[in-house]
Amino acid sequence: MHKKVLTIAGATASGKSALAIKLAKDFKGEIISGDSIQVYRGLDIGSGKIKKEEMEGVVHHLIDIKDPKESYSVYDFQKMGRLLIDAIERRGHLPIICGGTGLYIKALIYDYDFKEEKDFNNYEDIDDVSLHAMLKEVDPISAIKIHPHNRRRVLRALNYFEKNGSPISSNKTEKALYDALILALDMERSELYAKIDQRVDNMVKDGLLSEVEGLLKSGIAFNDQAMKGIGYREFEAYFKNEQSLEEVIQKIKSDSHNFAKRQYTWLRHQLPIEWIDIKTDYELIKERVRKWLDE
RNA sequence: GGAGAGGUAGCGAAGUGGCUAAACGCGGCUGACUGUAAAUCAGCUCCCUACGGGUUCGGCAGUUCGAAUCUGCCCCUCUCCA
Repeated sequence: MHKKVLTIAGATASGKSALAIKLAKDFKGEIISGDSIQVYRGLDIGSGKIKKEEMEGVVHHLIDIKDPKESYSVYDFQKMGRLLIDAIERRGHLPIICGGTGLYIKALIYDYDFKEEKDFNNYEDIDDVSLHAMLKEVDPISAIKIHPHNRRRVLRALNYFEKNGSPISSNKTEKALYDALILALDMERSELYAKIDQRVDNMVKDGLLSEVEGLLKSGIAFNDQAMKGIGYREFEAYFKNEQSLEEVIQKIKSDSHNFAKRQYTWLRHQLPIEWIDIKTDYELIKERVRKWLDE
């Protein structure tokens, strides 16, 4: 019998957090954040991190667990997430994953297999095309699937083969490890974009600029992983005097739009999602979850 | 009223006789996806009954085998001088 894991997905600013909290309160849940930026301490405003008082007493995991200088990846999320699911289960609570990072959610729920990673060869002096040709030699299937310009993926596949002696594709299965109900909030695109813009404006009002200044003052740099997040990285141009604050804000909005679009693409094609229109009455959602729990 | 500059696809902006349905950027859309995933990468974006057809570059009329590109007139915008 698989463990039940409720998942709330959806694009940025779609309202996942609020829904997750409501459900957590109604079903004795604990929330596991599936977010790659909110793990970092000090990145509060720009990451859209939920405030303590907004949690309404619901336990949140995997928020503020990393220093901005540290790295974080699916591997970490998957490992910790699985331990958390077990622990929450044991307490008799319902694990609720809440996040917009499709890969994280999928890697947690399905049997994605990651191994401890030591060294990684970047082949810095080899160009994209040659690198792709090298991959074609050892793993033709991946070579067909991965575009030569997508250096990051080519490197990954190449490194995988070198370490494991088998193509990365042979490692792929998609068995669900949990009994997961995956809900995702849906709304019209233009409405989402408007919400995003409004949220960005609010971030600025809440002091996003001084948050970034503070981070920089404390020694965090734009090339640290944490600062690669939307709402942070855009400020680099501002501090280099290349862009005005206005331009930076505009860029944050447009980066967020693009990001939201990519999230939709992922969720639509990679996960068995039950889409919930944003206007759906909460009681109906609650009923749906109850029915699933009773199954 | 006088002197200049200019009007190009949703926006910005190239193009100054054929190779142009028109570079490029933005915006919009679509897709790929097992370790930076808020990442990385690919495609589409005048219209259509779409391996072909139709209509474009302020308007109209010309020159030319052929025009966004040359000529004339007209309309509009901007800057400067009155």
